[in-house]
Amino acid sequence: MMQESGTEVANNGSPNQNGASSGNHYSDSSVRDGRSNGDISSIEVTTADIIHLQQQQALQVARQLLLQQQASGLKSPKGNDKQPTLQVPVSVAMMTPQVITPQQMQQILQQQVLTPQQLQALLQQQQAIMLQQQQLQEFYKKQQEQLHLQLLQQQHAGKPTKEQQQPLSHQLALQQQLLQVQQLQQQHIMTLQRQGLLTVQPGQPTLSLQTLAQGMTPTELQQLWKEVTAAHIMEESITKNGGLDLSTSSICSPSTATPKTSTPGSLMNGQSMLHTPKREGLSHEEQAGNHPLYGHGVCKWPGCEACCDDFGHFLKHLNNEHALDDRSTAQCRVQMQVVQQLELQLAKDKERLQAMMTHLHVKSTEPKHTPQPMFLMPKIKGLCLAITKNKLNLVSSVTLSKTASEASPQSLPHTPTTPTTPITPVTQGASVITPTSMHSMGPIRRRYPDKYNVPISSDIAQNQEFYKNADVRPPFTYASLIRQAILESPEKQLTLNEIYNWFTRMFAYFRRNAATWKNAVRHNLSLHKCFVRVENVKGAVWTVDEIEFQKRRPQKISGNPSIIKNLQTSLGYGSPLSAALQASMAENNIPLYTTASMGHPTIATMVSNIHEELNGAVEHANSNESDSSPGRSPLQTMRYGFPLDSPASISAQLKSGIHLMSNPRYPIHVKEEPVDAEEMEEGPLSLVTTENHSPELDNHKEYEEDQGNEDME
DNA sequence: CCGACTGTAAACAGAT
DNA sequence: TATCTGTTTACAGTCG
Repeated sequence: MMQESGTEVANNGSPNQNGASSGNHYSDSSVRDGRSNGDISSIEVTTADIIHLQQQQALQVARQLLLQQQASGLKSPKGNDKQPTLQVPVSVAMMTPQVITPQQMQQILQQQVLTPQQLQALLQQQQAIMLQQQQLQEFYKKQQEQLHLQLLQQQHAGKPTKEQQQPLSHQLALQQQLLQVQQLQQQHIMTLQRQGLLTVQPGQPTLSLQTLAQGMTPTELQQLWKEVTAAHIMEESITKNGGLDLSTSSICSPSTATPKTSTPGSLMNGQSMLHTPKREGLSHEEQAGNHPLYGHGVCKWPGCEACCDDFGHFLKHLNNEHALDDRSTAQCRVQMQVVQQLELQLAKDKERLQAMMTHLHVKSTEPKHTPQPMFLMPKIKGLCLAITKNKLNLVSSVTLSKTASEASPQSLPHTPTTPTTPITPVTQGASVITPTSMHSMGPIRRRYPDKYNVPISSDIAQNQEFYKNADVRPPFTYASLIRQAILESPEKQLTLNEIYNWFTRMFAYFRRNAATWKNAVRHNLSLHKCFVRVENVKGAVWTVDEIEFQKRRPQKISGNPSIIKNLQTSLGYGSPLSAALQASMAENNIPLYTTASMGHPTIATMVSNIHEELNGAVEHANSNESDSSPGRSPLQTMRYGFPLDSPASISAQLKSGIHLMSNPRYPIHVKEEPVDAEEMEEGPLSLVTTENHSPELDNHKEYEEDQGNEDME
């Protein structure tokens, strides 16, 4: 993080972190000609100095503690004292220069022997200086702003020579002001040096205010100040032992670690104000608005939220309540961790996005006239499938994940890293292959056999946009789709027309050849006894008999080790997987339910569906033929009767304890609203006729850690 | 090769 | 009468 911002700072032309060479970046600018680099750096010396004083405040406490320890017989071994600062991890030092280790603290204590009284005196002195400095700085800024405006006018007028006198007088006034500041600062530095608190770094140029204001815009000056300060603070904290810089306790990152005496509208996250000259001369309110730790009259220090009437009050509060102490340090560390985590997450998500973009881009450029696939496996689907499987793999053993990938390798085209890989499995049945035209339903097609059991709701949810817009046949059977449609409905029941609507709404593919697929839908509804027609006053609705639905699948769930492979491929039907699945889902809890909570049929639905599916299978395992739906002939029952003898299933059911779909034998529900059949018919339909689907939410596709993707290759 | 499953087509009947 | 809904049959293909 800090490395990034540091880089940015460098890119923005800020001095590099070797103080000696700072300012060289500007030598090419005619505007900045003649400006001495040393000016800024020397000002910075005082800034760092101020910070040093704040260190002392904490050091005083630490030292007292140390003395107490020693007095009580707890000797501090020399070896510990000599622990070099180099042991501080660079990353930590880079990111939070204010965070010091106890060893560093001890070292500082050893190097700088001062009595608490001395320190207190110094501190008071320093605070007075700070106040003065702050006031002068503000004044300076205003002056510089005027100067800058005048300079701009000159430049625009193209006659810089004549009117330079006035700006120069302003500059002189400014120099006087700055001289005062400088004197105070130098005085303070001398005091510090006398007392051994500060060692002026040899590389630092001395003050030369004469050239300070020449040709510099105030914004540039201020920015340089901040950048140099920030950079130097970092530098100090890393390179200098004795001068270990603790920075201000109130600010977490070097980018914001500019002293309070400088404008708080400082470079944030490495932003350079060189490019935003309009932000110069910030008022107090603006400063408050720009301070990352202050907003809405509240201190935004993590866990603080103290009310501060104004910015000054806030600054006071910051100094008092969030001084450098263990607590602040710890909080800073926590914040660091938070930021790190967020950045990690961001990086991962970016990577994913990139992979997805690459993926989709490749797909869009693929030749459309491939001889085979109608049920073109959407690339994104492949990606999602891989990830879906990985979700399980994450909580499964490596062996399992391996078997999973072996079980259906073609169904998991792992393309992000190999964008040219054909996405459509050429062989084996995981994907669906049909003749060229997507529009024609050729005789040869492949669906995901239910045994693959890529959770349909998951797939649909994750690829909703894809299916909605791409003329791609979903690789699921009509029965699965119908079931999904019904289960997604709030009442778990749909009229035929509503099922039609769901098909057309969810899949672009089903916006054509309506006669064909509608016939198929009707055929399936009638054919499969898992679909139960329930009559009511207004007509009839279709529901799903989960038990029957599960019966269609001759899944043998048993303790047989060979089942493991089967389970892996079936993903969600093996009860032994349920634990893993639930764990995986738990892992995805937040994102999943975030999406799901917005009325979007998502993995949350999938979870529920899978649970239902699990229970369906389990219940079947528990039941026997007598369990079949009433109203069905024994013949029909026999037709789908598959033995399911799975003790594991039973336990899974007991464990999950999830209710089956209202199986009280399908109470007749009077449909509350008329069928919205009219909106749908052949031809292009509006994609956004969803009551409970919001397309914009589809971007919230959630993926689990895709670390296991290598297994898919 | 067989059987289960699936998709497609079509005939048919009843309801609207 | 036309259309919708629902049932049933037939057939072909896939897959284990």
